[in-house]
Amino acid sequence: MAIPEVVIERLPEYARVLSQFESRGREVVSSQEIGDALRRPGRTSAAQVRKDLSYFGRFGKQGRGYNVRKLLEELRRILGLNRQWRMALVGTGRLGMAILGYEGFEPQGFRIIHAFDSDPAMAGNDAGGLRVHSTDEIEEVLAKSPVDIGIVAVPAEMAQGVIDRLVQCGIRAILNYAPITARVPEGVELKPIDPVLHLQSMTYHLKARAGSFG
Amino acid sequence: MAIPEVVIERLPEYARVLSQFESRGREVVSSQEIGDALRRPGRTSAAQVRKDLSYFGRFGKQGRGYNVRKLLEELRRILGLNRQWRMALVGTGRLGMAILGYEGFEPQGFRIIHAFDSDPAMAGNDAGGLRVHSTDEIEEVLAKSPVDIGIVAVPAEMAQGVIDRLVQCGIRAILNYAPITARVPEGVELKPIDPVLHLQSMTYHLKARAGSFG
DNA sequence: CCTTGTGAAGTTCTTCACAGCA
DNA sequence: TGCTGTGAAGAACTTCACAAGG
Repeated sequence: MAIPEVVIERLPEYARVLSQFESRGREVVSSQEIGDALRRPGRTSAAQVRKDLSYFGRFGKQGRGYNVRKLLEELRRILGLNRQWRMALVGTGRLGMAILGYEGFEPQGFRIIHAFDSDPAMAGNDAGGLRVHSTDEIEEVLAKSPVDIGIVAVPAEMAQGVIDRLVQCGIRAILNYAPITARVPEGVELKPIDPVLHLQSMTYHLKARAGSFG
Repeated sequence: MAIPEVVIERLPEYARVLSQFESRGREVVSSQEIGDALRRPGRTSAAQVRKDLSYFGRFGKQGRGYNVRKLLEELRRILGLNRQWRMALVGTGRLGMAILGYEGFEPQGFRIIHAFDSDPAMAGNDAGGLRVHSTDEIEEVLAKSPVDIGIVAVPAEMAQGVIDRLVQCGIRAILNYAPITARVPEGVELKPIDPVLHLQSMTYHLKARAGSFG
């Protein structure tokens, strides 16, 4: 039974709302409550939560619901979140430095352990506690000290080349902040982060709406 | 005929690859070429490009393909990209400052014209050329000088409250960088930007794969 | 000959609805 | 009674495949 990718992508959201329930002291929740926390209440989604979870096992108790702590633990196990993941950042310009400084990664177990930049003036500098390596050294550094995930924050023109090299180094998961539609071989995960694409699809709806400012 | 949201979300990607074709001097492209630029070549997608475009009109010439310049112009018109869009940023911490400094918005017609922060020590400061207002002043400032889009970069605990207030001010599109699943009323667009969720779904695949580092 | 535009077919994803169990 | 787990039904999306037109 192949598990749809959309299901995988919802699991971290379930985990996040379960953390919230946990921190509010809830011990048991129903699929309905999880669904309501994620979507506009009223829209179904409770069935979706149950079906999604059913791909991986039977975690609930009929008549009661799900034990928050236990389900959260299961999700973390399924997603592989019970360990540290090592990441390498390529590109230490404005965007790259912001990524280095982002406090949201570490608490979730994601740590940037290498930083690279193609600008020779950058190399050797200290970037948020990391020494910046030249991009030329990617292969060498990653061979000595491998990482699980690559983060690409270089200009558009260089992004595909950098991605190809990371893949060549054995990296199987890449977070791409460059505004290009990148390509990776079968078996490599690539997730684009591009706020502009989101803005550009929102404007479609704004434009259509009467009374928009303008 | 209702146009599926997935289709809307692909249009900006089409526009982006068309820009690339244009800057390389291409005058005409086929749906096949557009598709190949977006997906792993071989996988169909050419039919998808044609069908997506067909929701909005007939832009191609049989036997030839699409005129790059003309199709790009049409897409920009459809998406409402032929104008400036004004945005307000709430939250000028590390993340907010990085967003203010991001060079990718302006060239695409998106300009941040207001910045807000709840920290009184921040208020009045200069943030990338903008005076930082107190969060208390959101209503007042937006009434005098409205924006089309809100960007939320406040801590998780405050995010839903800020979003509610922006909606109250008449904002109909919000880019949310806070790590929560926020809720907005019907008719308001909300796009989450959360790299951690993407990392957490990628680890699912990494974990499953043999020979992962760790 | 080449490529669009599009009904129809096929596939994937979501929701329903209910048996089964606490 | 209340809620899960899940086949079956339904909706949404994608791909096929071909008529039509340059």
